[in-house]
Amino acid sequence: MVSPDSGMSDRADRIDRRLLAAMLRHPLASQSGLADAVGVSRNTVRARLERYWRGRGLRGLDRAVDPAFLGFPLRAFVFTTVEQRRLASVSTALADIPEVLEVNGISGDVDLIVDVVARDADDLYRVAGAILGIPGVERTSTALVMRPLVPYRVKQLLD
Amino acid sequence: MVSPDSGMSDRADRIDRRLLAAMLRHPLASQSGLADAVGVSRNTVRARLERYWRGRGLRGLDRAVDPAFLGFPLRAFVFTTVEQRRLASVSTALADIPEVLEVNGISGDVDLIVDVVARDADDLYRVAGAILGIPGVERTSTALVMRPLVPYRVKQLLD
DNA sequence: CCGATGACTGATCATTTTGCTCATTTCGCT
DNA sequence: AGCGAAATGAGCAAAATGATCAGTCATCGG
Repeated sequence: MVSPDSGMSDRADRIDRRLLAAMLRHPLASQSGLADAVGVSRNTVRARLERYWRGRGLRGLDRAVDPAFLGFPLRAFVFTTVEQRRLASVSTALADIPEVLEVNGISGDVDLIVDVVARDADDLYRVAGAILGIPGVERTSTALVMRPLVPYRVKQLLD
Repeated sequence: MVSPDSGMSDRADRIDRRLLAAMLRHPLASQSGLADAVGVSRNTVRARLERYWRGRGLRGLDRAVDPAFLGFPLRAFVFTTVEQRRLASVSTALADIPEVLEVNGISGDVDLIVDVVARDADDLYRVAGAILGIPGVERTSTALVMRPLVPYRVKQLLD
């Protein structure tokens, strides 16, 4: 594990932060443009971009896609309690539901937080029902996202 | 509001779906390459990309950035109950905490779900404490993300 | 039915960018 | 100080871009 501030480490160094910030500001910028903006050589940008999109720094474009644009304007969290022995099969079953975007195991009162989307309220009811119907799922509680209060942002972690 | 399947509407049409799928698969692909992959003209790709990054379809690159890469490997949800009269000032205060990535108002037992990151357990304790210390915040409950069970994916909504 | 409109198409051209290689320099670690 | 990895800048052919233009197609409203 190399030092966090040297070259291409597992953690972002100064160049990474400046480069990512420039990318956030100008998603359509060319590599040459980013090199100018950051003040590094073109080859450096190229090497870093390749590394980012290989999964070291950037997690793919999935999260950038707005589900509402795809016809899924409703978002909800389904807090889920499961039989521990069946955690694996529950996970697999959750992954088989297209409206399930992400599932995380969490500490606390419930076991899973399931991030889902839906076309409308009826659809959400159906999705929540599908989750509750998975063998091994003991209990669920659905929290509809009513309103974004602080939109997702990461820029403040780059500064 | 034009028909969902014609030209550049508020909802993704067939070209959008195919184009987004190609972008997910090849984030570094050129516009020309995407045009070839999707089977549309280069100008069409160009027009669509510009529209996406203007916010119609893609939500910016923020979510693609891996907070762990920036030195924040821990993720947690802070379920928060607030005084309703002070929702606005609480939101503003939450936005002032750098480790707060996103805040959504939700239905159900608690008012807000606050998506936070932290450097380590001590840091998470500090962040949670900062949230609890906001005037207007009545109660919080922190759920640490222990393990991703289904990684975020959106491809299944494009098919 | 007809005209207007917006989106898609393909062609074109000058400019910019990319992909790649190479030698050198710089940087950080031991 | 020595070493390895990363950054740099130069160079070049190929690819891509940005922009424009005229034509086509589908949709919509009168």
